Amino acid sequence: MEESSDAGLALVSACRRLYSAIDRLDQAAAVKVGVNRSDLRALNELEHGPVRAGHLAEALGLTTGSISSLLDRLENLGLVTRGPDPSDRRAVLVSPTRKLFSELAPLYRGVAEQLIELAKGYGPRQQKSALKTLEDVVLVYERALDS
Amino acid sequence: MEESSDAGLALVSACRRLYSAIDRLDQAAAVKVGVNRSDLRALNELEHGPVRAGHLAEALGLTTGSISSLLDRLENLGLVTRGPDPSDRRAVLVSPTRKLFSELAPLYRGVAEQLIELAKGYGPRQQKSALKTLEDVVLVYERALDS
DNA sequence: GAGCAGTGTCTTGAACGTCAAGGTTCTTTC
DNA sequence: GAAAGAACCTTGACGTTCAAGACACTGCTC
Repeated sequence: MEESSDAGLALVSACRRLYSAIDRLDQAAAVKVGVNRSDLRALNELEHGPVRAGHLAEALGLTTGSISSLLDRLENLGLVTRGPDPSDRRAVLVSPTRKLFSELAPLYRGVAEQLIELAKGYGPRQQKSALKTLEDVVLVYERALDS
Repeated sequence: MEESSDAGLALVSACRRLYSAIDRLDQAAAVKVGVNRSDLRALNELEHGPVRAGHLAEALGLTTGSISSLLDRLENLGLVTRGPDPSDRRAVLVSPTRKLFSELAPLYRGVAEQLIELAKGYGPRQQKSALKTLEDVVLVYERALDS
């Protein structure tokens, strides 16, 4: 029993370290492209393609007015573009630019490559188990948000 | 090889989710005690006991002047106390109060307990492997900061 | 005593967010 | 199919917050 408790606390500690490391990486990324952390969160939302301005407001927990000036900042930096949403002409579709990817990718690619290397070193069975571990942990944290 | 790459990317994704979940948890914690995220970072530095004001300035990347007003805010909320440092009478030692722990602990305790439960369900060998996985991942992220 | 390090106070400027008003566009209702 | 209402975004005024910078004070070290 004692060991389980220790292992659990070790998990907590490791998660915190991971959080801190990712946080510092994001901080470095924000400095690199010259934006604040809120803006970077918005940029992260664009990872998989265009998104509506309203969606950003909801995702970041800001008012639409805030998002407007946020988008002004990002657009001035050439990191995003605003365009019409074909499916709703009231809406604004925010798209990432090549510049965004070319500036941010190098910072994150290293990590991704190293994690792929890590996975390679694990072998099939351990890969599955490693992934399961992480997902279990994520679920614990996500469930904690509900209560 | 393809699987390794997929597994690696899955790791990236899981880490991001973990980061996001912890981030939201911290956000909830900050709201709960009525401080902003910078202040919460300072509070986290106090987790293991008293700390010098100068250390906070360094850890948070702020000037000592900024730390002064930050400490004013936290002291007014009753979350920290300022006291003399026995080993250096120039220095100010910042200590967490009981109120800090009593307000913050409930939010984080749930997660800790659940992770301990998770570890229990794993069994000794899998515990070790799970922990190793997390630490490997942490190392990847931490090393990415150097480059 | 001189120089240095740690901290606090005050001022200043800028950044960020909320709020309220207003212009378009979509949707619902009659 | 026209009008009312809702949804989406922008804009500008406003307030708050935050951190930098200059300066003063205290105590350490030599």
